[in-house]
Amino acid sequence: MTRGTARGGASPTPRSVDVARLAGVSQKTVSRVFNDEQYVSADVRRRVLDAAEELGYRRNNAARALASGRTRSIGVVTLGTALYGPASLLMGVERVVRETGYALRVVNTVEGDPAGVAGAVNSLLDQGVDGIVISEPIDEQAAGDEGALRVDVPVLVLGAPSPVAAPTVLTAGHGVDLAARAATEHLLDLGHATVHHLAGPQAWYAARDRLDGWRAALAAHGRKAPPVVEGDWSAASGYAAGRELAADDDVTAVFAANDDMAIGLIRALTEAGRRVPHDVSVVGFDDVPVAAYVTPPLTTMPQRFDAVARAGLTRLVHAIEHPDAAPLPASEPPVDLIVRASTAPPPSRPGPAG
Amino acid sequence: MTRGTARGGASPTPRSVDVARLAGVSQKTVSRVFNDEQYVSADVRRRVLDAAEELGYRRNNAARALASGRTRSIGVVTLGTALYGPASLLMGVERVVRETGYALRVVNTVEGDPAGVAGAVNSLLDQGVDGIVISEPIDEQAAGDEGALRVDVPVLVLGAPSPVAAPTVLTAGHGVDLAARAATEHLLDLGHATVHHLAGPQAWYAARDRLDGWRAALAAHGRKAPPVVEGDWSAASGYAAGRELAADDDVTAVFAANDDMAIGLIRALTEAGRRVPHDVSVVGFDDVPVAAYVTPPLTTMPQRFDAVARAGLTRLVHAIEHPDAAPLPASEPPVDLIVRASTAPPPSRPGPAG
DNA sequence: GTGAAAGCGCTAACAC
DNA sequence: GTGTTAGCGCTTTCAC
Repeated sequence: MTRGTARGGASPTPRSVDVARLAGVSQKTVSRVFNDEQYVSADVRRRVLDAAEELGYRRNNAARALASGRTRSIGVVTLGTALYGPASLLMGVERVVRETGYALRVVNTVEGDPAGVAGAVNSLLDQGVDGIVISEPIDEQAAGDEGALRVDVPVLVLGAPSPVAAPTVLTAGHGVDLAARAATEHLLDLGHATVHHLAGPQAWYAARDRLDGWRAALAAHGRKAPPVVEGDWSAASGYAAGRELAADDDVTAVFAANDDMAIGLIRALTEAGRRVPHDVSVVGFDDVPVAAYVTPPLTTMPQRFDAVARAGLTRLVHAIEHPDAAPLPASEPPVDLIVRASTAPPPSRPGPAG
Repeated sequence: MTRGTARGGASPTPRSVDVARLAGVSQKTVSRVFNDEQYVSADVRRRVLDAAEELGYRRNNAARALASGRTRSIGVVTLGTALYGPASLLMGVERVVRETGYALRVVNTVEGDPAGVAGAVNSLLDQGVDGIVISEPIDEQAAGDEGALRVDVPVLVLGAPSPVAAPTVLTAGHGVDLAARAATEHLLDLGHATVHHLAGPQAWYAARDRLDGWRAALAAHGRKAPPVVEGDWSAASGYAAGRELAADDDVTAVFAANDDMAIGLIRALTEAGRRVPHDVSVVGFDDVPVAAYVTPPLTTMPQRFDAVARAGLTRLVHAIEHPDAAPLPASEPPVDLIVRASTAPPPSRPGPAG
């Protein structure tokens, strides 16, 4: 009935008892050594480590999780897209999670699934995680009462308010409207009478945040907000929007909610004979790697994905490990526009260089 | 001493025994129902499900893993970059892993860590996984003997030969040189005397594969391969390469190993007064979302990330679940160039349209 | 400083 | 169809 234990032939994967036997100590001592507990003499520690090395011992994580009640892993709910923003954020999350000694489990929300985020969180809870990161959730039709999730681990929501109820809910990267505001103000400062906005899909909080920031900037300068054009983050949608905006001579400056749309927009403008930035200025958002190399090089607002991930996860891990302590304070990284060649003063009002 | 069991006050997380008690059956029956085993009457199944629902029961995954010896999760080793290719592949892997009922664990290789892939695989093995996917590994200095990993689960390597030894090693997406070959041939067919290559970093197998495909196409047409320029996948490196190539009048066609570099390349060419595609034709690789919207719209070779992930994982899961059966045969998706506006016949030799 | 005993919550074999 | 009995390999008391 013994399963996995040596039985004559080939060597099976070793257990901590095997290490203990070889080192001439108790199994508990092996456990002590591997958990870096105190009260183990240097000599014993050495012997245990040597024995483990010799046997090729590896702790069984399932057994640890079962006995301790902690899985030492964090789950992240993502959108399943290779879009620059979400993908960068995920990579940032992975790095920080690994650095803090946790393992990372990933689940994408299923496109078109009404359960959406709730379903993904549920699956993470099934798998067993000590904490959950929800990255850039988008709106879903509210799941019915049956969808009312009992999340009993701390949750960190990146770039949006929380879609779930949990004992501890933290948020980070949710003040981007400052960035959108700064982007819009850059255009206003250049002398443009107003700034049009090519928005992202409004189901995304990130898109709504940017819309709000744009509106705020306009309001602060006493300008009226022109009608919003909405895209879906893709260059294709930016292109479509560009054909529309190109027809309107009042358009001299556009703030696009991401770089891909800005690139599509510029292409449509150019094709329609409206030169960028001579006739129309365009500001993007994200600073994708190609932004500096498209024609014209794009003025854009970079995002600090790593900083956001780090700030958020530091607080999540704190909440996991000190459930009763007060949560750590939030901190948002500063914003800084990168000015390249897609923005200039409006045509009717000659710029400094002629 | 009982931990987690009800003790008067608040309701703790319920166990399968609790469900069994409430449903009036044995604990084993609860297990049967949740594992969809046969030989449970519809009536009993209903009662168990109701009881579980009422209690908010959720199977403990650690206990399942410990008792069964299977973790029901697959680990993936990635590069930690938001580059379009690797990120798309990761998303494809996530989708397929989820569809097959496994959970996904993600570990990035640490930049600059000599242990590299081995370290990442090791960490996955510590966490406990039933199979491992290594996505687009790059060359590392060979880890010493101490790095000789004993991997005892099936491994799938995407886009490269395997860097580790394991009982079952599968590969997929490793025949891309056909795609590179087709891209080069498109240029040759247009009438270009030869085709220059802007290669990716040669530590990447993907980059070497494309280089090989390019060489093969040239050889098949009896052309000599001009010197290779190497970039690092970024638009910035493409730009640098472009300044170099622009100076050489013999350059009339360039095959870039990815779209980002192609975009940077085109920018440098344009700035140097060499029009694309009139003077120089450029073909990219990947078909990034903005490819159709840059100036000029890019002719490029799309990659079938989802298809590669699906084909590979189907075989990995098969190997996990039928360790003794013969591995499933590999199948590579077909390649199809997308011709847009960055390629044309060479200037010296007028094209069909004049 | 170290060890013995008792589970953690489930699945695996086997009986009935 | 259903229940009984043993563990899975650790961590956690609590002794010594």
